[in-house]
Amino acid sequence: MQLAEQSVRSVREQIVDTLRAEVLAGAWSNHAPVREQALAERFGVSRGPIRDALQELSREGVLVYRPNKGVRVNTPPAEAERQLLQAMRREMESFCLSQCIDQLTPTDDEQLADILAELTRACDSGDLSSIADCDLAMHRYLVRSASSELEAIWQSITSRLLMDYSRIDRFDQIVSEHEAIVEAVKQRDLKSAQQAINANII
Amino acid sequence: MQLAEQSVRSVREQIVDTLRAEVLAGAWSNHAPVREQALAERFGVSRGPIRDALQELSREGVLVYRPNKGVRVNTPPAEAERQLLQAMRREMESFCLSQCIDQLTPTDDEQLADILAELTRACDSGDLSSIADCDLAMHRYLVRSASSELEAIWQSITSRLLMDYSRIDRFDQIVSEHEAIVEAVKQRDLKSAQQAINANII
DNA sequence: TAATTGTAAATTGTTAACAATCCGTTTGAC
DNA sequence: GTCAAACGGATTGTTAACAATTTACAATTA
Repeated sequence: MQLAEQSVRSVREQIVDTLRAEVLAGAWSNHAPVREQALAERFGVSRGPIRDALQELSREGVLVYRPNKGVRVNTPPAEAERQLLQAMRREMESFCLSQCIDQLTPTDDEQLADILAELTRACDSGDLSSIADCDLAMHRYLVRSASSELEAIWQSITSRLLMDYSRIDRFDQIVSEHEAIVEAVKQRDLKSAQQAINANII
Repeated sequence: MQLAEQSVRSVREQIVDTLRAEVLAGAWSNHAPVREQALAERFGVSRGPIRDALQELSREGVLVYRPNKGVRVNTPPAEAERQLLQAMRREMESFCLSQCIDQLTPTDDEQLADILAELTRACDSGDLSSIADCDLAMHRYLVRSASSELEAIWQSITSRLLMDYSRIDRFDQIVSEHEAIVEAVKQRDLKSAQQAINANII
């Protein structure tokens, strides 16, 4: 377990993370085109890094790129596609759990507890954007602990899946589901943890 | 079925396809770093489009990017990871087949037959690069027929999987396996086609 | 000699200007 | 009045120069 290998996130990565969070929180319309110049001014950089970020988000499935026409927000997948994507996400997270659970340290437990605390706070205040962030952060943490290689694929699946994150009703359920995950992981109980994960990925 | 939606592949996409084919055919060492300037001169463009292409291949898993140090060829996945990736690829292609098989047209059958013919030729001449191309082209065709959305994920999985494409011994087996796929698809026999696909994805 | 610091070349990261393309509007012919 | 071609602004695509960083190698010191 040697995460935080380099907290030196490049400019591009920071922009990518910011924009992805906004799009997944439903803050952007998928009709209005995204303008490079406007984003460049907002982030205080030139169009180069912005283009890089938009390209990466396109490859990831958050945005859609059309030559000479820029990018727009992607549309949610059809129902059949959505079910496949979720099946793949479940299989993947179960596998990652089996790979990493016996190598996790108390430090990892603390990190997960921190994310859970943050998630609880976000649910109390009803901050959708933050809820999405924390939910994904916990799953991503476990995937990355198993394999940074698989993280990119996981992100690609998840981004395409979560287009409609903005409608949640049962905040308390989200919290309890994640509590179950953190507790099972802390006990190093693989079976329970996998069940908790599967229950959480609706 | 409305493929070939736009044969206007951008400069970047052409470069990406060329470089990916070369790396997957084992033409590049994974020790020597990749230099942007050299590639720019080779393709007769500036470093901009080259950087775009390298970034895309990094996200896809063919290359690995490190800030301020450029990119290098990725290393093959560990055995456990490899098995998960293959399971995901199988599940994905089976699903795509079930989605598209009843909507395929005789034109599609011809396209697949063309790819098969090309593959046969490549196997006869033992051209590894071309064999890899054709093999992937057929699978990609079926995935894309079901969903261009899933194609990117499929590519990402496949790229990470095929790092050791350069050691093949049974050329005739490859051909016969793909003949079985094309034939089953032509008969619109989903079960047989899925079996043939699963048998092909070792 | 081995380790460390300093320096220069090579390489990547960023920027701003220029070229190519798209899109809405106007103009003109029928 | 309708349609199509042409114009012009806005936007994306590409380039070359410049800045920041890394790397290799020489010089210095213990």
